Amino acid sequence: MTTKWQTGSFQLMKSMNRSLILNIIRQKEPISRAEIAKLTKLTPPTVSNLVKELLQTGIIIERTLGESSGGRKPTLLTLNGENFHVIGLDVGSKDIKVIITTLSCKLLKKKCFPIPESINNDKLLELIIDSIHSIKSSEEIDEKKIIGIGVAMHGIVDPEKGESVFAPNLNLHHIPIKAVLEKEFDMIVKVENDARTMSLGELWFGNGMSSESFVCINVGRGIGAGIVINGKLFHGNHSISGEIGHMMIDVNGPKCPCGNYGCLQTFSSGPAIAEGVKKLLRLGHSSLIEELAENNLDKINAELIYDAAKKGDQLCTTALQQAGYYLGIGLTNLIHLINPAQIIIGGGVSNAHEFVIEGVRKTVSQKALTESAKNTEIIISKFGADATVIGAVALILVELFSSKSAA
Amino acid sequence: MTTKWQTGSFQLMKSMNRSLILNIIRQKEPISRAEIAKLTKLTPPTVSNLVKELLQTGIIIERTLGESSGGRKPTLLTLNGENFHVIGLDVGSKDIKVIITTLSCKLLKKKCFPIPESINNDKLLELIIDSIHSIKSSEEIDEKKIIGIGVAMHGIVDPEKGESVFAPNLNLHHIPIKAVLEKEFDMIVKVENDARTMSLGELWFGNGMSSESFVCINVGRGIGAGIVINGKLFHGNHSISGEIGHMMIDVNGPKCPCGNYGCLQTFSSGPAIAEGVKKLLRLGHSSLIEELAENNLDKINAELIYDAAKKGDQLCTTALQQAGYYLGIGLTNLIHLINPAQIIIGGGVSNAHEFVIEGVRKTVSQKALTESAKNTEIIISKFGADATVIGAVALILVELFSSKSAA
DNA sequence: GGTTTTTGTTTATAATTAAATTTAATTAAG
DNA sequence: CTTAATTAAATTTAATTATAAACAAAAACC
Repeated sequence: MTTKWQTGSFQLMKSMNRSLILNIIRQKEPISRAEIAKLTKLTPPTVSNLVKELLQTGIIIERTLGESSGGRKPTLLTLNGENFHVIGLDVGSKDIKVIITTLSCKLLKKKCFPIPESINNDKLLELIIDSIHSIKSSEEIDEKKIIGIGVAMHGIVDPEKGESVFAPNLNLHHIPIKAVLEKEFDMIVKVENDARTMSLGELWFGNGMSSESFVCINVGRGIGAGIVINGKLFHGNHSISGEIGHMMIDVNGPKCPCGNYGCLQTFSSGPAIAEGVKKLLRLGHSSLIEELAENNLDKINAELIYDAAKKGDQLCTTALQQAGYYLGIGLTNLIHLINPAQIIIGGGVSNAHEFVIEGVRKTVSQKALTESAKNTEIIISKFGADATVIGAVALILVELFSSKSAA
Repeated sequence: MTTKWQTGSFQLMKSMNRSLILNIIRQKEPISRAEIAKLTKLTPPTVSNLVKELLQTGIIIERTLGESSGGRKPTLLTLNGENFHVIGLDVGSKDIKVIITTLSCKLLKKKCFPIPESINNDKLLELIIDSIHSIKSSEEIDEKKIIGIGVAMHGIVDPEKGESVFAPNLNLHHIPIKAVLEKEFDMIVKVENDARTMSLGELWFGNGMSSESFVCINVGRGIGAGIVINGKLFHGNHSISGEIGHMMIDVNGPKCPCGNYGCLQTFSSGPAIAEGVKKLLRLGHSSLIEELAENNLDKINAELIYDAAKKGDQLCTTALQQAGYYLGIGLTNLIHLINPAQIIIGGGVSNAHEFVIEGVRKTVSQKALTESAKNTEIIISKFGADATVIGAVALILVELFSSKSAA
């Protein structure tokens, strides 16, 4: 145990209480000092002192008086969210999504920039910088209010260095995002894997608020997992945790681009579903999708399959259900290993959730070993395709609201 | 986040520092106050005050003076381990192992009691009680010094209730171990799953001391995992984490007693290895093991296979290597999910590690996706078959040395 | 209008850590 | 052999912070 031991100190004590109060305000705003004291079990003076400091930093403000229930009217406190803005990016395989929000994640502006076919590290970094400049200088935005930039990136990310180690869908290696952005914009920059930002977004603004141990599954071109344990994002030793897409569930199964056999990704990812449908069509099966794709197999992708399924096509419905079945196998393995209270499914597939999720739930309840495992709550992210970029914003909020930060 | 928020308070501060000092003494004994202050970055008076309290409780004592390096000789402090004893039990499928040790896990006495073929909850509890009485009243033992009983149990355990929920190898359900033992012996009783106690033992006394995020794999009749994250045992939401034995790695593979197909356990557990060998023999393959088993297939078990392999038998060697291969698949999946710094393999199979572990390592380095994953350290527990029962002792030490406890 | 309730502040106190000082013991240098 | 320097431990004093209790102000209720 070569731990960096945490010693009990005055600073720690104060910093714990400050972040405690700040987080209570964030979650329960508007709220009075007295209410905070009651909820946190801190004494009123302690709350008053720390609130005074927080007011000075400007991160919270006093609002109008609230309604009394038989006594002095409470002075309500809220985050001064409007005065602090955060930029979030989602660097996907086809485009870069940029948003700017308040501290409460109220969307102020959203833009999208396509990534050209042929790209290299420098061009991508340039594109990222341009996209940030573009949203920063929008008319409605006061640039001085921006406090940080969070970046979500698919593939393997080293969040400490702030580097994209490998982005398979762009086929790029070692992109020093954090270093470059910090130099360009001179503010906090955080970089994280997309599945992990997704779960952070859920933790701060989504379904995760009711639970503190859950897993987010990001199903799209790949399949990634973001693991939250005790209200904290779990990274693992070298930040490669959550690579559920390459969980081998059929060692004698089909070959995966990664070189192994029977990876979950070869069954349940968007491209895998499309490939399966194409194969059936080539074998002579017929489906509504042929019409939708104008009889061009190359035009078939997961979205089109979803459209066809929605229109009642049996072949496509079955394909999606089967993807759900295999995803359920993978999730059962995950449940048996880390036993989360909740699993939240998001990413591209969440559009087609009505067809997929039943298969997932059914498989888990069939294959899991114990009652509690069978009953693991499996839900769909309510943020849909934006889950990742919202998580990117949350990356910065963690910095701001966490214990160490002095606001 | 419905967390029980921890407020910063004087008690917390002091309790953190006390446990910090206690743990430093445990790990570095003998050690002087000045040295503690240097290591912990606490100030000398803080250390002196807390050491005074700890001396009063009797848990530590002042030893002879140490060597000076040019100044006043330091007063060395050590745990008063000899004055506090802990009982550890390992309730396996065939027998109950009981040990009694000092706080430093120095073995004082060890006993073993066979579990009869037909058993029920009451009989098992009686047997457990008798075994504890037996070791308690040994001549060498001063009963007054015993402070707690730790119990390791295979299968699904609810550590909060202190109950064995399901013990597959004994086919027993809902055994209220903690309640019964606390009533009988009136001291701290902790009950935990065997793989998890194993990893706790490694954390406190074994290989885990150099790392704070690792996984212990207990391979025997079943396969279980104990996960340690940031120096803490990980339980998951309903304490069923670590059920790696039923990770499905071949969905179209052989049926497992659990009802699913292709569980890791059907490839790499002791019984599975034996079954595989028997099958080959029935098909007419020949092996040295026929001689060792006196041509009685029923006598073939994992241990005998290991003996044969050690004598150079090819069939048995291959069988063990193949078990290692599949275990490697399971561990690769685990590495991709939770990315531990280290994997420690123990349990029955650790006897045959020379044949198994190479297969495991080779598979992981072939199948893992990144360099760091490939290089995950995979080692054998140095405690061998005793790893579990040592962990049972550690269960009590956690209580004693953890932050909340006032010793 | 008086009483009660609620909110928030002030004042004083207690529990700690933090810093500076003192005492003691030992070694090394002169 | 003496003295200075060094290290260890204990003690004193100061600073920091939470806590407790008292208090003031405002509103609601009777």
